[in-house]
Parts: sequence; C-alpha cells; structure tokens
Amino acid sequence: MNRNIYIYNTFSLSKELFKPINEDRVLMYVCGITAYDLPHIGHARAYITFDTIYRYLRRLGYNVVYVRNFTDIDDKIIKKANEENSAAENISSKYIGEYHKDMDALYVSSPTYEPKATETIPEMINLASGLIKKGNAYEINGDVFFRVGSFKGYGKLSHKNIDDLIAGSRIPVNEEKENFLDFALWKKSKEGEPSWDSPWGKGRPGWHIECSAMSMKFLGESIDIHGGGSDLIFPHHENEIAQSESYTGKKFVNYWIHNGFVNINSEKMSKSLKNFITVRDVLDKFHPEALRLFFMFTHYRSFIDFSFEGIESAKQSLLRLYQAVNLYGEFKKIIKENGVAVKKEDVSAKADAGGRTPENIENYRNDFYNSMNDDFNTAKAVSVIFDLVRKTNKIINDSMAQNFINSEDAVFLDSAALFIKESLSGIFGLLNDDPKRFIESNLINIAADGVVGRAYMNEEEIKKLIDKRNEFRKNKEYGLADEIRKSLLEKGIVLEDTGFGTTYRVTNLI
RNA sequence: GGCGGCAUAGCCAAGCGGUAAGGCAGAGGUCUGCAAAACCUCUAUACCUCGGUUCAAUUCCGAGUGCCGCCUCCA
Repeated sequence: MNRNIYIYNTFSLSKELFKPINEDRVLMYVCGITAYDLPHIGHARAYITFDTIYRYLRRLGYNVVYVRNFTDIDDKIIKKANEENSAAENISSKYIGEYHKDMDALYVSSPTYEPKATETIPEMINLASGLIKKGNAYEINGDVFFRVGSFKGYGKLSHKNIDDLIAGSRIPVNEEKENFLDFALWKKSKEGEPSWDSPWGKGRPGWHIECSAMSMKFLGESIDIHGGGSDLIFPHHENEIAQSESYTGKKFVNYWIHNGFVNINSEKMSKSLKNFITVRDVLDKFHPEALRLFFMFTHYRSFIDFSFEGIESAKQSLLRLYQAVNLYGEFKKIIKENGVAVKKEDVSAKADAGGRTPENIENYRNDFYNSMNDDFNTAKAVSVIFDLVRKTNKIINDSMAQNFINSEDAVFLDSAALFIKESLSGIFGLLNDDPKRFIESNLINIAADGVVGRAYMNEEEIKKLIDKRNEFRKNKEYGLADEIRKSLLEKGIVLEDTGFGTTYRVTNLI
C-alpha cells in the first residue's frame, strides 16, 4: 500500500511527506475536551477528523498509539461545580460520561489512551520543577509561571512575534508576572477549591502543562502528530512547545495538524452569540452517519458552515450509499435464487462497437488512496466512491435488464463491494447499519409518540386507509384508490407501492 | 493595530498552469394501473473585480472588494 502521505503541517504552513519517527508506529496526541458541558458539533468535527486520520493510518498498516486527554480540572469546571453546588470531580466525571455517549453514537473509535489531567499531577509537578531548575519558570507566592522570554522559539508555531503580541495585547498586565505573556504552569488554589500538594504549596495545574505531561508520559519526549482545533494553535500549542522543548531540549512534535472550525451562519459558534449546537441537537433529528458524511464532504482544514439543510443534504447522500449497498445485496440474491446467468463475454470487444471498456477496481482504489494521501482529502476520496457507486448501479441495472451478467462485471462488482466496505465503513466510519433497516427508517418516519405527519394522524388510521385503497386497487377502481392517496398527501403523507406492499412516509414541508 | 484564511453552478464542495470532481436540489427517461421510491441520463461558455507573468490562469504575482478567523477561555 502506498504510504506516501503528505500532511499539511501548521508549523511549516505547507504539506510535508509524512515520516514517522519509528517506521511502523505512529505516535499521535490530540487535545481533548474540558469536561464541563455537553459536546457540541465543533467537538464532533474535531474528533471525527482525527478518528478518520487514526483509522486511515491504521488502514495503511501503521500501529498507531493514539492519546486523547480529558481536562478534568480547570476554572470552568470549578465555576460550574459552584453553580450547581457540586464537586468539581462530579461535574467532570458527568460530562466525560456524556462525551463518551456522544462519541460512541458517532462511531468515533476509542483512542489507545484517554488520560485525565488529575491522574497526571505528579508528572506535571515534575515538569514544572524541572523548568524552574533550568531557569525557564519561576514561582511567585505559590503560582508558577513559564518564562516565555527564556524560550527562543516562542511564536514559531503560530507565526507570531513577541513584539506584535505585546503591541496587540488586549489583556491587562498581571503585575505579578515578569511578562504578560508568561503563562501559569501551576496555580495556587483558593479557599475551597480542589487542590494538590506541591513544592509550592496547595494548588492545581495550569492548562497547558497537562498536555505536555500526558504526551510525554504515554508517548515519549518526541512524537509524530499533535492535533486539535485551529483555535488551539495559540496560545495552547505554542505554550506546549515552549515548555516541552525547554524541558527536554528535543523537538516536541514533528507534524502539527489543526482542523477548521464549525460555523453557524458563517460565524464561529460561541456561547455569547447563543449559536451553540450540541451533538445531541443533531442526533435528535439525524442519523449520526449523516453528520460524519457532512464533515467528510469538506476538507478538514476548511471551515464548515453548519446548517440543518446541509445535514439533510448529507443524509440524502448517505441514503444513496446505503441504496447502492442494498442493491448489490439484492442482486447477489437474485443471481443465486432466480438465476441471473453469469456469462463469459468479452466486454472490451464490444467497446469498439460503442460498448464500454472493462472497469478496473484498481483505478478507483488508486484514486481513493491518492486523495487520502494528499493531506487526507476526504472530499475528493468520497467523490471517488460516488463515481464507483454510479458504475455498480449501472452494471446491476443493465444486467437485470438483459438477465445475465458478464463474468468480468461480476468480478468487478464483488471487488467494488469489498472496496466500498473497506473505505466507507473502515475509514469513514459509515455504513454501520444494516442497509435494509437504514432505508426503511428513511421511508417510514414515525415520531416517537406514534403521531404521524402534519395532520397528526396516527399509524392505525393510516394503515386502515392503506388497506382500503389496496382493496380498490385490487378491484381496479383506481379513481377511488387515487382519491385516498391524494387525501393522505394533503396531510403530508406519501404512499409508496413497493414489492413488499404499501408503505408510507411523512413528506418534507411543502 | 499585527498575523492568517476564504471567494468555483440554485445550495454545498473538490481541483489550483493546459478551458471545470462529487453531493443536494431541478429537468428528462426506465419501472409502475397511475404515482411515489429507486436507478440511469442531463445540468458552469466572466471559477469576486481589475491589472501583470505565460504559448496557455479558475489555478502564479500585484492591487482592490467582500466575508471570516487568531492575537483572551475555546475543538
């Protein structure tokens, strides 16, 4: 398999050929959530993005050690605990639980390790002490700050220079710190706050240090990939580099990967704008894979404008994928049971006579993998699959029409089905459902309370009308049958006569 | 103020030197009693504007316009 992956590195602002430190192993760290609220769709995008990268690297045969942490102690958690008259650890454990529920629902696979900040306190204290010893940090009244001026490369990731930062400063200078850019490695705790013993008295860790500590603990001093949302570039990742490299004297990370934001109406989601959409808001209305596909349609570095119309569109696309898989399954059944003959016929001979050239699955595979190797271009990769789907649909339909399938086509069809499963299911995390069930659930759309459609008819009523109509149809009284169908349509219910009987679904708003 | 990103069909979105992938929506067709669903086919002649480089630019360079982000916690 072609392992020439080019990754866009935030550090160099360009695509670089990926070369892991160890030939067959990839060390990857992704900044996790601060557990104080329900996950929103921005979290979903970040973790689906890195899940896809994780799955893809594994597909290429890499043994990936993937660490994704939890920040389970911080100001926001403490604030929430105070508001709810609860303990910080209750808040964090509650939201870690909610997070896991959502990630499971979205088929985001579990990382190798999911450490919590509070389980890494001794390592963080070590790091801070070491930095003080080296002169890269200093203590003032129980607080420990990193001395930004002591690290020459500060700003190299976010491409900022210190002078600009000072000029553009919007935060009031903390009198205690030597420099306003200096950031806390350790914070002295206030009365009643959760705290841990340290050489500087009771306190708790600053935010940035936890990722350095956890990354080093589980992956070592230098790693291949470090990822997160693009908002983390500055100051979080910049600070991680400063403290880690000051401490070890080694390069901390080789490839920095950052995903783009999810916007609402072209604007960043933020609590102050009240435009936050949680994962659950989406999952209430849509299949989790619709969200995944929605993200796959856009390159991970671009920002995405979220809208329910967009998810609806992705849902339709997903349905097309499931239909194709289902069609293939049905076709295989028909071949077996009803005898669609598999004939040996030279398709290429027919090509001259205006026929088509034989298909080669390798072309599709190459296109797909080349796209993914180009900085994980899922949008392009997914288009390859849609091309393939059109092709297989056509082969199946043609074969059904002529009542035989050419043996080359049969081979192509089987390998295509395998490849679709490998890519869509294995790498994109789609097609986890049984196709039949998925398609049916899209046809019959019954609200949880059994009330259907805008006219608020219940299922029983509709079924009665369907039976009545089918009576009319049997007697060829089509006029009367059509009247029933029309009356239901006016109430927003569409009838569909299928081989398995009549089903119905609620229409979109007219 | 400093730094950065984006502008491609009705909508979404790839491509980024040789005149435009894919999806949704829409239109035709096949199927069906008729429909619907499904499937197939079709759907960009100023790729924001103006200059420049080039045999050739949506793709590179410059200027401009518009939108957005980071510089504060944030995926």
